[in-house]
Amino acid sequence: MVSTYPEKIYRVADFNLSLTLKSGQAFCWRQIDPEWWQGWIGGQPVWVRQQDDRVHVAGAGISENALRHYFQWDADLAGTLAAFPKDEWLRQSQIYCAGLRIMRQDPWETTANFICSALKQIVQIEQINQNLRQRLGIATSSGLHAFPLPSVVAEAGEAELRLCKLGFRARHLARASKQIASGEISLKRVEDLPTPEAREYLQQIAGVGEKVANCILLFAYGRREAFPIDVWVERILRRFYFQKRRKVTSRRLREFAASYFGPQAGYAQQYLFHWVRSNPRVISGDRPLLRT
DNA sequence: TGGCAGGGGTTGA
DNA sequence: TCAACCCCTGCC
Repeated sequence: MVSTYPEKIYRVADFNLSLTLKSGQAFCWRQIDPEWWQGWIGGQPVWVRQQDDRVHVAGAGISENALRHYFQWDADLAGTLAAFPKDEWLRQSQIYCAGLRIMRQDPWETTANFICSALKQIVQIEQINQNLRQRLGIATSSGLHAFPLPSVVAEAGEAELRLCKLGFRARHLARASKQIASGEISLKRVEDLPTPEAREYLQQIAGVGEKVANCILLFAYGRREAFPIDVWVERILRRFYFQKRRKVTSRRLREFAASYFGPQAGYAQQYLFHWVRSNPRVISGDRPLLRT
């Protein structure tokens, strides 16, 4: 269904909508036809499409400020990319990912999504997000269901979450939602903590380890220094920066990433990740495949 | 049509 | 350090 709401048009430089939405940072967006995407911002359904530098947005009660904040249109993307280390891999990833922005998503939904992401592929995480909305979310006037609040997920319990296809992750999300609904964990408090403390604090949530904590910090709190290392990023680091040396420990990889990629490490991670996932051949060969 | 491998981690021992 | 945890998808 394409929205019947009137469209507003925004001119945005350095922004690629579909690349941003397909890069594995958000799981509530669906491409509903060749042009339009339907997703959620601030608990409201939104329809978005892009033509050149014009972004068309339809939806009820979506303020320009909310859009700018969510898509981070005002962030200095060129400045961010200029701060990347100068190497061939980041150069190529920047060409492929031109206009990809790291969004600012809702902390609770981001936390829930990434708890559900363990051993799951993007399509499956999107399905789980949809299942949670359908079974537990409140219907909006458009007929689409908003993401359920922590209290609703906590009330639903593990058995209901298993019906949403969470599998063993149901136990984690059930416990996590209770921790947050009860106030034992405050996602608001994370905003005021320095990143290392925030990371430790988030890891007190059931189902949140170091990788998921870094995803939450990067995609919900705008902590650009957070560097999530999943199996793809680990492959990338080993292949590109350690030439497949066998004895490199995961700890060494973390230390390298923290020192090499600098304050914009999260962006570098996202660009390398999306470029390689979209072009897996670049790390499958025995030799570097340099495009010149 | 069915069997099988493997996938964007965390937990707990 | 490592098994256990669920189940969907892609492939043969």
